[in-house]
Amino acid sequence: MTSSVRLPSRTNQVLSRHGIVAEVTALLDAGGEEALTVRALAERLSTGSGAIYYRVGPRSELLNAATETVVEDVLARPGRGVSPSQRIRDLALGLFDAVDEHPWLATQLVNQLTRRPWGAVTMGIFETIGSAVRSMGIPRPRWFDATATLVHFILGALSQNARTEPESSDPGAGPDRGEFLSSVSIAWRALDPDQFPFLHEIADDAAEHDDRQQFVRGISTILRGIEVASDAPTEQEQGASDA
Amino acid sequence: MTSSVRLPSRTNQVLSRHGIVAEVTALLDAGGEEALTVRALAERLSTGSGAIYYRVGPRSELLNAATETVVEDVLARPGRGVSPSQRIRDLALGLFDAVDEHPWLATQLVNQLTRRPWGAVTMGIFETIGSAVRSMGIPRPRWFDATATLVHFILGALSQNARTEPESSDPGAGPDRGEFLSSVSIAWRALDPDQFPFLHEIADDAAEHDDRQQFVRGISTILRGIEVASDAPTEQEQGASDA
DNA sequence: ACCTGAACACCGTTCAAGT
DNA sequence: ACCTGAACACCGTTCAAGT
Repeated sequence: MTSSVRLPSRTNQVLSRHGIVAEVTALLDAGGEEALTVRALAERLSTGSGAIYYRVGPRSELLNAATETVVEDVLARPGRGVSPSQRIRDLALGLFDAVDEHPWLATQLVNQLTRRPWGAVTMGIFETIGSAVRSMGIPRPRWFDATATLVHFILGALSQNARTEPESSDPGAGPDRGEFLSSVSIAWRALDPDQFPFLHEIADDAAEHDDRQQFVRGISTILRGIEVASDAPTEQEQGASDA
Repeated sequence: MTSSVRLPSRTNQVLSRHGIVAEVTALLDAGGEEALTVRALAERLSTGSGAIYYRVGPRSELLNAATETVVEDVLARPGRGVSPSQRIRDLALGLFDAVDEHPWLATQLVNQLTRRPWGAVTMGIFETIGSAVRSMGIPRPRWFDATATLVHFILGALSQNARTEPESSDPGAGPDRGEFLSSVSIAWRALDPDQFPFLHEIADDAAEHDDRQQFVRGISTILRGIEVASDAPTEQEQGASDA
């Protein structure tokens, strides 16, 4: 009678966490962070807002989950056999391209790195870069600084290159990166050369430069600085003009 | 009779833009970005919300104005006579300390740098660092890259060091940076050494390091990388493993 | 000119109620 | 267990109305 065979138990579940997160990503990709509202998400999933809280959690958790999914995909890429500096470049470029595809990711990456040191994203990025730094033959007391420097640069560069649409104002600056840069270039060239000599002179470079290439060169510059430092030990590089 | 002497014109103005922005900063300092609501601001100024829109603009403009005020104060500091690299360090540290005092500033700085290239903040920072880079004797084609690398690093480091309170979870992590770092250290040390060898080994450094010193050393590392590159011209540092 | 504050169109989140 | 969706406590912004 009560032979309870543990039937598939007539599951009422019709919503999966995975499916929700996929929809979150779609919403973010289409309209940026502001487009992610619990209501919009619920509607696209043909459900009530409560179901989302039940399956995933509050809005912040939706963002975390989407971020983790994207970043873990980047972190999972092989990277075996390549040199330490190449491994760093590969991860950095992987993240760069991920932000290119998902502009909302830059801000979320910063959030995770600063507020969730226990999270898979923070730990994965630090571990990958850190272990590569260690393999570079740098003296151990410098490992942490070198890793932090690389992570900070990557974070800043991703933030700046994330193609968030600029504040609508001035000339019709579309969400197109090329147009954007060329309008910046024009604005800078028009500056008073006495007040902004550098920007005025560099205006052309802003229009013509390639973000991705500049990013790679930045990584190279930092790696060079790290390697060179291994030879010249403790020079006096204290706290600048501290007053 | 109608000798209209242009009296002080019985001004009804009781609210100044300056006073509003000062109150915005106070609100942000006390409770972070989420504490800045138009309603809270209006109440502290004993006025209606409409008055704020009349004097300054929408909420985003309140944030911009507060950011500009703080950053322009940092940019205005002398910097005459000091060496180019010292000028860069001074500005970077000035921004670092400003973020320390105003944690909300980090995010706003990123916003301005990425979305308001015409703004005083973006232009001031790029001009100051760029002209210092130019004075360092670097070949002209490298000016833009070098400047961008420095700005990106500064941006990333400020973001990461901004003492935003972490997501409340896990051990009682207060808004105190020291406690925060030491709890991170404990968590990292507890990690499986097989899965996270680097983090496990570096755990102590995380607890003991000084953010500000690490920041300065990061700047030095990058400056070194930039200077060294001037000797070794166009090596092949293209696009990593582009597939 | 300058300010008021109610009204509008949204939010995220909760939770009794249903199945 | 899983989901619904009304209700609650907020938002930013606008704008007729006042002085």
